[in-house]
Amino acid sequence: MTIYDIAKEAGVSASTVSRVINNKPGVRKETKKKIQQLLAKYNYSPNEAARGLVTQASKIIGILVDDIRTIHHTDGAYIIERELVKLGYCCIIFNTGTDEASKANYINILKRRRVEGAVLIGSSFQVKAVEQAIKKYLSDTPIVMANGYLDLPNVYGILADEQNGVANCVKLLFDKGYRRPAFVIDLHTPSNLAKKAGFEQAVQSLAPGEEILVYETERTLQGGYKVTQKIVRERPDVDGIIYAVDLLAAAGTRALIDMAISIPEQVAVIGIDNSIYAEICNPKLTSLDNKLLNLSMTAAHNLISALNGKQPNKKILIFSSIEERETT
Amino acid sequence: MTIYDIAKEAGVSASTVSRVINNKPGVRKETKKKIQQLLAKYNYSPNEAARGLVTQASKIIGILVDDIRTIHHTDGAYIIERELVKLGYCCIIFNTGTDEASKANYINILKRRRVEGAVLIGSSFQVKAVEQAIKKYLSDTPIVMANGYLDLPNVYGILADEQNGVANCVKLLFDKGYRRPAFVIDLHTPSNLAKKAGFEQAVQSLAPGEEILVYETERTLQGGYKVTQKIVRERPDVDGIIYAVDLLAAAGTRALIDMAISIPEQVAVIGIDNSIYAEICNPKLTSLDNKLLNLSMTAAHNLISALNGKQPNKKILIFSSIEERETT
DNA sequence: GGGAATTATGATATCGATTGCAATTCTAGT
DNA sequence: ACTAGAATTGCAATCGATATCATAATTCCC
Repeated sequence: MTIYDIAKEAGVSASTVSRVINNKPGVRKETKKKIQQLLAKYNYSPNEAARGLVTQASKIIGILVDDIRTIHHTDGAYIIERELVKLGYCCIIFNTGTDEASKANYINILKRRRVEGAVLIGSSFQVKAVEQAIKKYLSDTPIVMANGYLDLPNVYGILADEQNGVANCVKLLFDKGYRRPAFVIDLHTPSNLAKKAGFEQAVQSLAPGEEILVYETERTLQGGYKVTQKIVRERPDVDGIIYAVDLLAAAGTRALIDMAISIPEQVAVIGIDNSIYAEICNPKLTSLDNKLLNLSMTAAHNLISALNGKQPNKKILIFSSIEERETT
Repeated sequence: MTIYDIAKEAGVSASTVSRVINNKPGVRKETKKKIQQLLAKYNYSPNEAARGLVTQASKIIGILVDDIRTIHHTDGAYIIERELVKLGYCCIIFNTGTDEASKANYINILKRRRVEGAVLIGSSFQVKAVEQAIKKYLSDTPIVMANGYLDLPNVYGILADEQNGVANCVKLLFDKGYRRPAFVIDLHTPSNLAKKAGFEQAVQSLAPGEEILVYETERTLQGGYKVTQKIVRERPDVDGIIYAVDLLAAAGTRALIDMAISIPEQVAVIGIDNSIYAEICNPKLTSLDNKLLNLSMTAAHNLISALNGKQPNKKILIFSSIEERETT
């Protein structure tokens, strides 16, 4: 059922039907009524692709996430979708994986769909390959990065200040009398590297000359469990462990309990993200709240501003706080 | 940069450029090479909307979720997106909320975008308003429901057999010597009502004449915590609690611990979904594994079959199993 | 070398909308 | 009743691709 079919049955031209659909003035009341009845009768729905072609507006926003399952990213996608739908946009969403080349490929897909804006969620987009792809394909589409930044004219970044956040975690440990902290990292994303840098910086300033203990593992419960066992085995003097994400901290907590190590008396645990995992965990995790929700909200609103022709801040830093619970 | 711009600069017609883009035969090698160079030079990307208009194929799949944040739904969306992108589709995703009328509205949006298929994730879509909207707008688009079913010719349902699943949970409790089970429900979705029915049926058959204890709460940690306190207060004889979702069970576990009730000696706890929450929780939750991942995979594959013109099973039942951990 | 068969290319219609401008109808004022 | 001006309505171009069919250019074979 197209606009022409409706027009023919109503005995008018397509232009008139179009005017009715879009609520434009200049249609006689009776004509309008008759057309509206036909539209309802046939459940007419305009073809947005055809409409977009002539109006040069796809009304599509692209969302790229490296993995939609990771819990805090989901919150971001939720908020962004909710805000944009209100304005008549629809969101196409892609899981890009962590591979740089495939991320670039998804940028191209966004171009083919002629998105009017894009949101890249996660620090892993803060890489050369993505920068080049944006320059190549999406150089005049507003792009908001949630927890990332690239120095391009059409990119607006919102960043969690994770380096200082983690440094503050170390400070908290020292304030409470802990003396030998370790840090567990999983992926080498820009975000995680910033956390690591914060850890190193804080240890150097609070315990100059002290060895900096950084351990690596994969982002799974098994990974968190095993690396914790390893830390205890290799360095029994460690009395505080900071994990790059809550998931790992939750697994680490369990490992410590299974080794009959008391938390927080013998070893303190701090997670990052202040996600629901931190609250489900028993004991409840102390966690660095990097305000990811706030970050997503800001991303959504910045994109909306940009879509309305305003110029949002190029780069916003969002400060974190520590939510102390039962593991420190 | 359109196909005409490329054609003009190459000194050929748009048809020829189109042939090159789509790798169709009938273009001389040198011509092809020259055009490809120009395409690369100008980073040409075809306009998918224009292409879709003439080919009558949007290459868009619609995904409707009531709330993308709920963890197992995210897994479903992840798998479906990943499988469909491989085939050149892109997914538009909407959080519909729980309201029936707005769900119907989203069905209309899918029609406007001329989706070639749709996936409805969550049992809350199994309602009259959605059925009518599908009949009205999407009656010849294949629709797959993940954990739901509607009796329409173009709808393919995959359902978790939650009723029997929960009944088996009750049986497990009785087998282990527990005698007074309670059930905690949050939303009144078709899925939850099936769980409740399974609970009632099992209690009636295993302990005829016994009172059936069903408690309601909201789907939050606070909700799970408070309702558990209430159960213990009102019915200290309850020795096993089944929660409609793991999240509530995790909160309930903590409530029991805080009341110095030992798990599983005094009270057993069973969650549903066998999600990561069950493993993070300490003690680790025994949980009904309703194979949501399997369900999502099946949904994705059924949709792909339907897109390829095959006729998938109209209604598939997926059986559950119980993952026993530390709370029974 | 000439005509048939084959290959390469282009002209044009089409998909389903919107939109500027022209044409028609209506209303009102004298 | 006649005409200016306003209100309706329609024509035709356009958006950026694809696809059919006709035509032009090659190749092949005897």
